[in-house]
Amino acid sequence: MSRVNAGTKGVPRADRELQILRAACEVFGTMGFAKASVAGIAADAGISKPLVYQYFGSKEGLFLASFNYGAETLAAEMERVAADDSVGLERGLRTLDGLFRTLEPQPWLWRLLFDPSAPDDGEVAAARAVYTDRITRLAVEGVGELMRLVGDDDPLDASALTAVWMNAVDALITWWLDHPGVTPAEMTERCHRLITAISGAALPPQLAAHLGAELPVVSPGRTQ
Amino acid sequence: MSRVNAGTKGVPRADRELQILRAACEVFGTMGFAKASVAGIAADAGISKPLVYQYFGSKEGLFLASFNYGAETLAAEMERVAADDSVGLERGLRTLDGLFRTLEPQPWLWRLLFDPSAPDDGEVAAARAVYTDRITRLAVEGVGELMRLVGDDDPLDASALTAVWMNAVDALITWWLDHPGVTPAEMTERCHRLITAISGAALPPQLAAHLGAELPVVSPGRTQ
DNA sequence: GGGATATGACCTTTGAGTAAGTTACCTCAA
DNA sequence: TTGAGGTAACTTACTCAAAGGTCATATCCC
Repeated sequence: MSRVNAGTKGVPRADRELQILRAACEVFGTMGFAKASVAGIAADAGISKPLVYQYFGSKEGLFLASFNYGAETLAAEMERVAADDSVGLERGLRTLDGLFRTLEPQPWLWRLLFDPSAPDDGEVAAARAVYTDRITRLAVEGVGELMRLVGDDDPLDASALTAVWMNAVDALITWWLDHPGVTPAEMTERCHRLITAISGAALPPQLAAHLGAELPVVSPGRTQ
Repeated sequence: MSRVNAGTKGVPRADRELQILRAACEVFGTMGFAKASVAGIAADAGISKPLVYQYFGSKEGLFLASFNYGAETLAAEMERVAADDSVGLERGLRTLDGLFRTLEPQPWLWRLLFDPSAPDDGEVAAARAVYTDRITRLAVEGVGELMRLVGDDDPLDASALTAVWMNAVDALITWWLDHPGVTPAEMTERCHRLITAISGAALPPQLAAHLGAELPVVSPGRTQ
């Protein structure tokens, strides 16, 4: 007579998995792997802990699924932008714009990508390596163009600048997440102004050409 | 007759506290608060866990002492640089240089400052707020000058750029920590080259004057 | 009735924190 | 000089709570 709530509720596995995955992404992305509890995620998803284990095997398995979903979503968006014909700082700006738009409905995906409390071995580490490679490759491309443009061919300089660029993206997205109510479009404009400011207000002709050409930003009438 | 190893070894409290603090800084700074274990730190310091509790009260108390030590060391260095007469990007460069030199003997202090697994309430949060304020104030000053220089007076732009600058510093230090063997001086030169590159190779005259004046960097002959 | 969906109750590990006792040093009276 | 007592330094062996993970069982659909 106990265990009264047991028994199937007629929800197919695929549906439940998606439901659990969604809850897991939000919790892992918000609190990080270490502080998240499987029981908590199960509660958020409206089911019990053993079902999570039945479907995902372990906390790590659940994280892996969440990570793969989030990383694929973001990496795909960045690659989509990279496939465009934009170069240099304009490409950077378009990447940021794409990220803001992609993250708007599920901002926690960003933190999921860089969770420092995630396990650093096993399948999770492998998956992280794959996506880090995919994303870093794009950043390296962009930074490489810029370095060529200014005549610095030191590979370590390029490596360091890539790190700076990726952290700058992180900073901008984090800042945005801390300022709810700012739309992706506004944020993209802000990034454009900041790039201009950093470039010393007087961009060299090549870059100015790239920047001014295709993006309808900054000018008096703002999009939003 | 059991508990054979008990009993004082004649080491005064102040000495032991320092010894424990040193071990704690390294462990907390390397693995982060969450993954660090008090027993492990005690072992590293060559004493037993209860002694740590007798001297520091709790894991959080031990972390607080470590954090205060590290944060004070770094904040003091940044303020020392800020008290100089340098401005704008040169000041940024000097700040980086000071950090590289300060961190050389105890690099783990950096991660201690930004440990995301540290408790986010209680005394630790308060201490973090204090030091975050002190450090952010310096960054805001520097960024403010730059924004004035380029004519952007949007406070949110300044806020976002401050975040970008601080993350860029973090990126450079992290990159440096990942490349052992690079000296602080070499790293400072690299930062100079990167700032030049980002500025589009053609700095506006005001900045170029500042940069070129006092720092003997960038020129053809590289240290490494 | 068989298999998929589902759960309450349990086991187990890990690490923070504590109780209680042990040893050594220091001081001071005789 | 000595030795008795007080105190600071120090440890072993424990408690306790949280969270990952499992087991046995229950319900429902085909």
